[in-house]
Amino acid sequence: MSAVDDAFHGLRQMISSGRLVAEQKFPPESELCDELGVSRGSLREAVRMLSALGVIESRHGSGTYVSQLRAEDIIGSLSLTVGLLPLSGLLDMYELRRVLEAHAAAQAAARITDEAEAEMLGLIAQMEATDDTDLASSCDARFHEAIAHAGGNPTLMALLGVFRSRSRAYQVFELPNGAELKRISDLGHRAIADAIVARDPAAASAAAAAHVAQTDAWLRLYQPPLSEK
Amino acid sequence: MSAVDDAFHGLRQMISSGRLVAEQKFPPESELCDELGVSRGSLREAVRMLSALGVIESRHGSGTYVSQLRAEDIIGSLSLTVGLLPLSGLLDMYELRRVLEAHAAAQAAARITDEAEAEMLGLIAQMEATDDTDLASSCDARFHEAIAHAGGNPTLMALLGVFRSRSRAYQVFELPNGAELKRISDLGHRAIADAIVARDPAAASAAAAAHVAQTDAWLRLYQPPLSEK
DNA sequence: TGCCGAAAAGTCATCTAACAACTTTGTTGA
DNA sequence: TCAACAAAGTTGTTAGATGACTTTTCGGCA
Repeated sequence: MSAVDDAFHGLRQMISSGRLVAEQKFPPESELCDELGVSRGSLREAVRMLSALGVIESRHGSGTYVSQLRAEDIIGSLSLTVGLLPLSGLLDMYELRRVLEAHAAAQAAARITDEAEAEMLGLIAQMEATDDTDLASSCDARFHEAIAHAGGNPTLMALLGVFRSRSRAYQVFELPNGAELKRISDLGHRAIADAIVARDPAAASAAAAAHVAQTDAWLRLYQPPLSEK
Repeated sequence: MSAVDDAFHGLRQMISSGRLVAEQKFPPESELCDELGVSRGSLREAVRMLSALGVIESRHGSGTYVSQLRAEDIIGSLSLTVGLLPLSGLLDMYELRRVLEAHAAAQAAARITDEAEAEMLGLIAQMEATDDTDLASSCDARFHEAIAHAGGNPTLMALLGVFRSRSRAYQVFELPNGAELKRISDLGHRAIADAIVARDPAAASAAAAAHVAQTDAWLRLYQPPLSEK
């Protein structure tokens, strides 16, 4: 086994064995090097790997710590990379997004609070009123986030955030017929919101699935330009 | 911005900009250091991060390459870390697993081939016949894998694999009443298989959801021991 | 000519040593 | 008691040298 792998598994085991729990501080690098039998360079490479995966966290001048170990943080680490997937491999993800958005919408319909509902309605009103594509995109994202949040499952919310971060890069509304598409999209949003307001999970689920399927179809059909961001 | 971050974003951008595509080789480390303006140590830390995330791949003596950039590989990188999540943060994941297994089972019922069906039935027969908990666990995993595979969405299959890798660490069948639990579990599997054989997506979906919910309930109730693996 | 093996070049892997940058702790002095 | 400063501790970065593995090149031989 290579030195970096040794260090990686050693660090990982310190957490899985329960020797270190969430938020706790690792020994300094020099001690870890002795214990794991690798040089500082190799150890640091292993630390970076776990840090990229959202498991640990280095603070300059202070130390290296176990993260909070929340599922949503670990899933969120995917957002660093989903943007690199080619469009071809993306359609499977849309199938997942459709299923998960439908579930989140259904849960939201069952659980949403009055304040969250008011926020959601405010976003959708703003979205319908504007012609600015940037503002519309932003409201779109926040609208879906609000629903996922109301669903009450942070892990699901993180996963949907990852999928959406990829979809958002495709600027459907910038297409020649973008205004027409936005109008249809607004109708889809409104159907979801109405179902949630009516506290009807089945209707919310169906509306959300239809909305995602629609976006998916546009993506396949027009293959819109990628945003620079 | 720190040196490692510079290198990380530089490498990432080489891919997102299209300068390098899947399977293509990066320039040697020395050139990358010059171009990105960082030392070799920092560059290597950035490379390790992207490699942990499944985006690039270093081959000793040969070079550093962009990965195949398949969604399933990038999602699969989570399996390195989900095992570290505390049990408390795991129940949200079971909700997701329930939804996704249900979808996969429905898709399998709609799409499965005769050969895949035969394999699935072989696994379930073997599982029902044995008392060996290790063999049963292995068949259990492969049974669910076969269904996910038959569902035809590699991304979904990878995601379910991640969730299952975590569940499998809990050895429900090792509990005092493990034999009883296994019998119930076998019935759940049989219900899923029957629905798939009958090409009935709705029934398959319901059976799969029920099965996952059952496992979830056992986990909450008994909090079984973690495997050492 | 064609092929095989050895040598050479190219590349990543690892280690050591040193210094820089930042944070935390301890101490001093008013 | 508190503020400012000093010291110690820790991670961040760089440089150079050596090892290990892969690929290419080239010479020898049938």
